[in-house]
Amino acid sequence: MPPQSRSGSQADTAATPPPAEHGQDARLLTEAVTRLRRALRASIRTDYPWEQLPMAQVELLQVLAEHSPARIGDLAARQRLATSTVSGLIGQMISAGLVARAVDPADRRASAVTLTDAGRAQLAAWAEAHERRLDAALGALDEADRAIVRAALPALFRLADHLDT
Amino acid sequence: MPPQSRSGSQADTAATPPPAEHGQDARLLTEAVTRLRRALRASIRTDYPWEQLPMAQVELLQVLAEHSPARIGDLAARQRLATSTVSGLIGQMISAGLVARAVDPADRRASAVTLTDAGRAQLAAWAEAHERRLDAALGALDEADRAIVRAALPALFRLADHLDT
DNA sequence: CAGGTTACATCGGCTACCGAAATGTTCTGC
DNA sequence: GCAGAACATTTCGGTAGCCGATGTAACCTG
Repeated sequence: MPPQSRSGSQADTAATPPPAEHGQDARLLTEAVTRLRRALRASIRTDYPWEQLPMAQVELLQVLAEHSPARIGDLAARQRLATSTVSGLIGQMISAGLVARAVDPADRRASAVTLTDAGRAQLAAWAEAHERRLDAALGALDEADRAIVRAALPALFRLADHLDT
Repeated sequence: MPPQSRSGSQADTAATPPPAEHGQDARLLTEAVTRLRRALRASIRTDYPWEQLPMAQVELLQVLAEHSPARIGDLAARQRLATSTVSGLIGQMISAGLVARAVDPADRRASAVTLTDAGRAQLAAWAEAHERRLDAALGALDEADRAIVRAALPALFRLADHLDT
């Protein structure tokens, strides 16, 4: 059993659109997501080893880069995570100096999380390495594949929305 | 900050194809994969709660359903996992009675892993629930989205291949 | 048959999550 | 104006998902 990729030949992209066994889609989609997640994590580990930043933290930094200050609950809702999860992540990020937590003066139960300069810098460095890596992989695809991946992104988001409805 | 989905309106599917900031693709793709993984895991937890089967184990069962007996190393190569990871998973699966391990007579260092009847049954039940769930989500998409997701799968596999090259 | 190379198993360690319970705040209705 | 419901968050304990290093047979090769 070779570690063959299930990507098949290039011709697959256009092949077998009418028959399309329905049940297979579920399997293939799940497999694709799993493979991509693993590949992304692995390539990040090797490409950006000098300052390991867990992906979950990166994603929070990205949100914070655009909406700051933010409350724990808002971050959790946006990322579809439990608030306890986000709370823990933010705790680590504070220890790492990436973000700061202040009390929301309007509601003292809530916290206002903001990026620190270090956080912004780390995020920028990470994003740079990550984009470089992903762009290389995307560039290795042919134009048709690249186009279809790009075009599928909004649909994939909508699919995720339906899944956690 | 509402927990808005980044999927946007339906019109987004066709919108902004020419400008397409290149760097954004990396970010969006990563985000989509993360969201889908979380959504898939969560929906499995809620849809198939009566007999929790970790996804990593399911994937091994699926491979074994098609190539059996298999050696640990082959399974690992195929799934792009470390052999120690697969070894551990198989250990759990043996405890759960899903697979059996025998010594490969041709090479006594190697093991020959096979599905048990229980394993086959569990896999079938799982696949059924999972397909039902995913098909429902896919069915909630409009025809164009569904088509593009399906069409993008081979390209996504190829992208994963390039990533772990 | 000595030494190097496999094929695994085991260990320790980290990320990534979740749910339940505890704590302090705010908001209601009376 | 105050008891109690509703909230925002934290803490805790637990599971899943991975990897690398190390140890141990079993193989292979000169």
